[in-house]
Amino acid sequence: MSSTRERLVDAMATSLARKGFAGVGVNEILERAQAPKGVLYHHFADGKTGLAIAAIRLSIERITASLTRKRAASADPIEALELWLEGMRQRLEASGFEYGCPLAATALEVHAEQTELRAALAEGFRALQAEVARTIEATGIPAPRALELAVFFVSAYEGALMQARVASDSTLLRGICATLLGLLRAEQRHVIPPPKERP
Amino acid sequence: MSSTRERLVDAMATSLARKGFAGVGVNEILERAQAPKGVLYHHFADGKTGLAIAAIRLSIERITASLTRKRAASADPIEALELWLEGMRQRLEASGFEYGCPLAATALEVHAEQTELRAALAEGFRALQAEVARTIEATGIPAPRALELAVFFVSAYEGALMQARVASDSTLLRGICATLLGLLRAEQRHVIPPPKERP
DNA sequence: TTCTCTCTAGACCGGTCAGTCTAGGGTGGG
DNA sequence: CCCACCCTAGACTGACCGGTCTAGAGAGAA
Repeated sequence: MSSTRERLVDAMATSLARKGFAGVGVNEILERAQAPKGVLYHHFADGKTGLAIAAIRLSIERITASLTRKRAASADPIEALELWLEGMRQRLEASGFEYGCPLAATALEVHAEQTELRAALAEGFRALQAEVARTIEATGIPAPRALELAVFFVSAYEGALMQARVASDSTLLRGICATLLGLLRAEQRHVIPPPKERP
Repeated sequence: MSSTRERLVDAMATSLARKGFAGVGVNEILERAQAPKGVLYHHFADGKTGLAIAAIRLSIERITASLTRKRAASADPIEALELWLEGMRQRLEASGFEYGCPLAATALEVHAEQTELRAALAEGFRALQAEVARTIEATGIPAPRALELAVFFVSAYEGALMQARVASDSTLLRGICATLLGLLRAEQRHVIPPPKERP
């Protein structure tokens, strides 16, 4: 049995991924979590914003944990990344191209005065980049370059996810993922050249 | 002297780039355009949505025209792309990391039932990809591959723009742009090898 | 039992939302 | 001159927004 608080955060996380911060109403969240209004303001002193921040943290925790798990289960880190991307793509498709990145929509509509929300988003992206970078490092690519690649990886993926959403078609997303994984494999081969055949 | 209609569309275009569709209120638009409410519903039968669609079309028209102009002014298409990216980055910086992509924020919060808005966004991205593809083709890279690269280019740029926004820092954006332009130059060299020196 | 404290509960608040309605100004044609 | 028509104008509407407030349920300690 989940607590009311957990149900609230979970409901907010889903809604943020679907329509962003401005697009979602607290009443809608409360209804989905089967909770009255007082509960929200009991658990989160600053209301909608506080709930959104908790939801962002939860989403990032889930998404990075998923990659960690995939990495632990597979000998090839790039394959782990591939499975991870595939999982997220399937969720997008299963939702009728509604469920995108849990941070992206909010990231694009937040404004400068909402400092706490912005900080949570920035921290979320940083954590995401770091987790991807850790996976890339596991291929043998050195750390600084791995981070560079991770940032590039996240950027391209986010952009592709967005375009797949509006097009209601994931072909573009599949293509971008394949290209990204291809780039990583090429870089890996360059770093650790395959053993030469000896006659 | 701009017409009331033009001022409305322009104000909406700016607001969409800053906070997306759900994040902007019509009253705010009307105030910025110095127009009363009746005008909006006179020019746009379906109100906010109609205005947003017009604004999306205007934004895409402007942004593609800007690239066309840069391409006409420069002998090197990749240099044209570079200048274009630089222009957009400067606008982001000048606005205090508020003014991002005019389509992106809306793209991530629109839902399936808003078919017209979604269609306008999809068409916008298609036009943007096509214009970038045209520029890449001008480097000598064949058309199908140029489109592939353009899609990749747009994705990575959108993702980077988003991350730059939340981080209030354009270093990441600069890096991604440099990488993208590097990839294009590498591909161009591969297609048209430089003339060999003859002793 | 009784006191206390955390969490639940929902009526209620002012404000703002998108959108409607009626009236009036201005300009071109007759 | 006057009529017609396009555009401007803003008061107004009901719904919904995020947020507040008071009341009470329930568990644990004494």
